[in-house]
Amino acid sequence: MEESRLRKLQRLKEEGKAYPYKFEVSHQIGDIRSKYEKPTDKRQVKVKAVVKRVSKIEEGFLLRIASPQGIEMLAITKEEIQAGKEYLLMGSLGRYESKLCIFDAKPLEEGEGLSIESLKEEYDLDPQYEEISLAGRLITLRSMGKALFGHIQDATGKIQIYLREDLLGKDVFEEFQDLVDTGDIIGVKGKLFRTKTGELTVEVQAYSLLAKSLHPMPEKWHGIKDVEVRYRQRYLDLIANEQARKIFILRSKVIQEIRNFLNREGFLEVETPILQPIASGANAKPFITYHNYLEQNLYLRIAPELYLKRLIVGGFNRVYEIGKNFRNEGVDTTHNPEFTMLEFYASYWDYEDLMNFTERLLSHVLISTVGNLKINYQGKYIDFTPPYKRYRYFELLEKKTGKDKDFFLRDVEGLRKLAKELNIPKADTLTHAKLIDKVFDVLVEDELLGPCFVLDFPKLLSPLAKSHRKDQDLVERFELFIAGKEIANAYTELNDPEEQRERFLQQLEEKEMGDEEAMQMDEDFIIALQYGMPPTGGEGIGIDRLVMILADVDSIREVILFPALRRI
RNA sequence: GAGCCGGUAGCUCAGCUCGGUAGAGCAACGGACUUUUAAUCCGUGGGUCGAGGGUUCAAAUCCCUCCCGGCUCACCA
Repeated sequence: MEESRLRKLQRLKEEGKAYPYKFEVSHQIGDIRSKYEKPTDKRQVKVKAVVKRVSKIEEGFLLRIASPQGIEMLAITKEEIQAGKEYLLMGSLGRYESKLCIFDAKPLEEGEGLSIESLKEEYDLDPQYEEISLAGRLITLRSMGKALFGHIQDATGKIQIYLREDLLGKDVFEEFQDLVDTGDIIGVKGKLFRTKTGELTVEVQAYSLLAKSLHPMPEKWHGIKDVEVRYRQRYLDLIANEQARKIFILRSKVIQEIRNFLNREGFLEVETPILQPIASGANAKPFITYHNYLEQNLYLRIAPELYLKRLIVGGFNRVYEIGKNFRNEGVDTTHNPEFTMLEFYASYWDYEDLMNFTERLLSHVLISTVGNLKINYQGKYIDFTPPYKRYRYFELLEKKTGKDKDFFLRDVEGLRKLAKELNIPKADTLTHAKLIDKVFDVLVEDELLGPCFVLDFPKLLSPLAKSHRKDQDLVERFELFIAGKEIANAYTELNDPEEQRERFLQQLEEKEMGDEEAMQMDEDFIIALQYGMPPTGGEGIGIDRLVMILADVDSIREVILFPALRRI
């Protein structure tokens, strides 16, 4: 903690102003911005202006450009441009940190350009001294003697504030200078205007210090880069890094739009147990806990699947659940021990219906969040326009190895030899099912770039999926791959209780042969099936990974607010 | 679990190769400045160099052990 700030807090406490209870806010900052700043729709423009200042940013060079009258806007160029000279710049109009900005600006040799004034008039409206009251964290402060500028920020944006001694009175103005630091949360009341450079600004008539920050803020230019601090003290990341704020707002929108879509399609949102007496429904190691009153072990769910299917038996024809699953396994860029899944089930559907539905669902989510079906992910172009490519599991393997389905399903020793040639670790001891899975992993997965469905998996790998109607070696199951990552897993559900029992028994054999993740038997679920489950299609979508793709980040920790870290 | 990389001021980083009084910018503190915006100008203070041990006259720097994180692999949907 910082000495000088503690002293200021002490003074505030003595005056009874330290931690007020409430402040009336008339708007969120973003509301004000969208009210007076029109969308630019990427309009192509040519603008003639003097370049006043050039700074290096990640995207290239940020230019502050001004008209002869001193009205300013921004431009971003790839090539560095000399400050102090007049240029005619061409590019697409947008907003950078809510200021008008010419993106991809290129200097032209000659021609006529628009004036900054005319653009400002069109897109940045005059707020005409509207009276407002805003609150937020003070993130910058520039003292000019008898006047003072700063920016306050909330989750929706930031806005400039302007304090003048002659408006506030000497006492109030000096008190502000004495007691307020960057990082503090303040409320301001005043009138909206534009400064002579054209920036939307609150002329402050009264202020309140709402909470003091006893620690100095991270540096304003670089933000917080240390990933360990960003994950452990996520609030600092959210204060300092706009990119982080954007990702979590996007995540929230994605989940909301998934709900909107499913609700509209007649699905019922439900909640099923997270504490389960048997952890089943997926192949994974569970977390174990103990319930004192029931005097028994419980498991944190590895999947909600078997409960959701019980609801199908109960007659809820379309159900979904969005929630955490827990798997006691490794942590890396695509795995967190607790992660968010969407699972949904629809009676009378099969996996063909699910594929079509998945395409519609993702189209809706993309259009309503990022606004486009074509995106860039880590430098790769990905087009979500349906229909997605569909590949058969064994066709992909045959293309890679020249060996057909019979080889993989009947010639275990031959397969083991192939696995060794591929340098798959522990190839000597892996079970048949694991061998197939690994070989597919190594040979095929990374190359599945575009959104594509891999379908018709071997039955060995899919104890809850219904046998394929044309081939008893296979099941009617698909996985959706995007950018080499598995995003969704779905199948026509197995609804024959006898066959389900056999599949569970087979899993127990796998477990005895050393597969720790093989599925547990759930007798109660089989009883449910005995009452009759209609033909049903069911699917799980990994929300974290989907958000990774849409946010264009390469680590799952970037889309989980508080990722799992070792305690220090 | 293995390999590689990193941890230095509140933040972003330099210094480590080749041991010799721990640096810059921002932030802070004092001062000037009533339209600034990475404000500017003058001045000041600020460090368990991740922790512990070793080598040495002397260690941020060389060696060892450990902690935390990142990436790759292994494991895993």
